[in-house]
Amino acid sequence: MNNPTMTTDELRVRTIIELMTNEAYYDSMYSQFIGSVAFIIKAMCRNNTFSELYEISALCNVLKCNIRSIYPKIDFREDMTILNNVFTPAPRVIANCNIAILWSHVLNETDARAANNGPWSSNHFVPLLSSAMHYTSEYGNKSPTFASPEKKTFKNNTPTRIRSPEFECSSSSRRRLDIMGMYSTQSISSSVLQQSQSDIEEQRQVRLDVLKEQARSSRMNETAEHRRIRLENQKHRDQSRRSNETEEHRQFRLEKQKIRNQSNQSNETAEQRQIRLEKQKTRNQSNQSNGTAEQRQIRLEKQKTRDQSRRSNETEQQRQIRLEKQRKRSEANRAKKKLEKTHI
DNA sequence: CCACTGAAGAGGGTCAACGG
DNA sequence: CCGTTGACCCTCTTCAGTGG
Repeated sequence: MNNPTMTTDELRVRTIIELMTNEAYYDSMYSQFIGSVAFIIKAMCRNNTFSELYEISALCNVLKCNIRSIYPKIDFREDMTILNNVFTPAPRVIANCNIAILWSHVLNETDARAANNGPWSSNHFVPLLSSAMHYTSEYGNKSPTFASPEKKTFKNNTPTRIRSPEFECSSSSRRRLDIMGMYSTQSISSSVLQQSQSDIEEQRQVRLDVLKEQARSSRMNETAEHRRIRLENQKHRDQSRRSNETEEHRQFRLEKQKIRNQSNQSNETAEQRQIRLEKQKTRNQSNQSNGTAEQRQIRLEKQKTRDQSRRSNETEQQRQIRLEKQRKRSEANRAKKKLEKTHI
């Protein structure tokens, strides 16, 4: 632990090795909260990932210390209990020091709530230092005195990379992720601003991958009742969003959907296309044959109205084209019938 | 965010009826 | 007999809803 030459990169590599070495142990500890450790390990190998339960727990072993995690009881949910916890090294390792971290936010509570559409949630953690503790300043060997516990977000002049807790049942998880993305590029660290655009994009992708895996894992473990509630909530959110969207947004959404459909269809093989159309045909036929006589009547009525409207709205040119086609078809039909008659 | 599904509409084709 | 009309069928596209 007391090794000032250890860089953040080295810590990260050691943590990854620790997670890989004792994968089964960490999986059994936290997979029910945030998904499989295997996925987290892969994500950690990429630059700019954030720390969370697995990383903090593994860090205990790497540093041989206890990490006391404190999560403020603001908008506290039951699933956050795990974050108000003392993480200890795996049984075979004896801790020789203690670290305390506080989950926090870079903005004051009012602004954080405003940015998060109401609920408060942390977007990073900071180490807590005792007021009695003497340490070596980064700027010299003086021992400053503090009147109260201090927080320290930067170590060795580099930002401490962390991942905010994200749980599937959080109604605002997506929003929080977006907010985090914003701070990654705006407030948390000025050094992030200096990173290339591709680094930021990669970081965003890592977060999305982690979130996806967590959501997948959480879905696999949820009860039927949880599933029902989740889908119900999502349905309401979607309906509300659509009913509130502007016409411009609606058009944009539909355009995107159309492009996606067209792209999917242009990429499908002849066989896939055949299967898709066959399915659609079956659905149509099934709908029509399963309907009651009344439903059929309504359907035909609607169709009739559409046809009438179509004809009454067509231009003279369109009408002439239609009649010309019809004439040719009639001729062909009659010729065919004549031929059949002579054969009989 | 994306893929998939069901429902409805658009538009081309078929067929029977009708009138010149 | 031929052209036209209207009802209906069939296929494909579009859109809203749903689930992963």
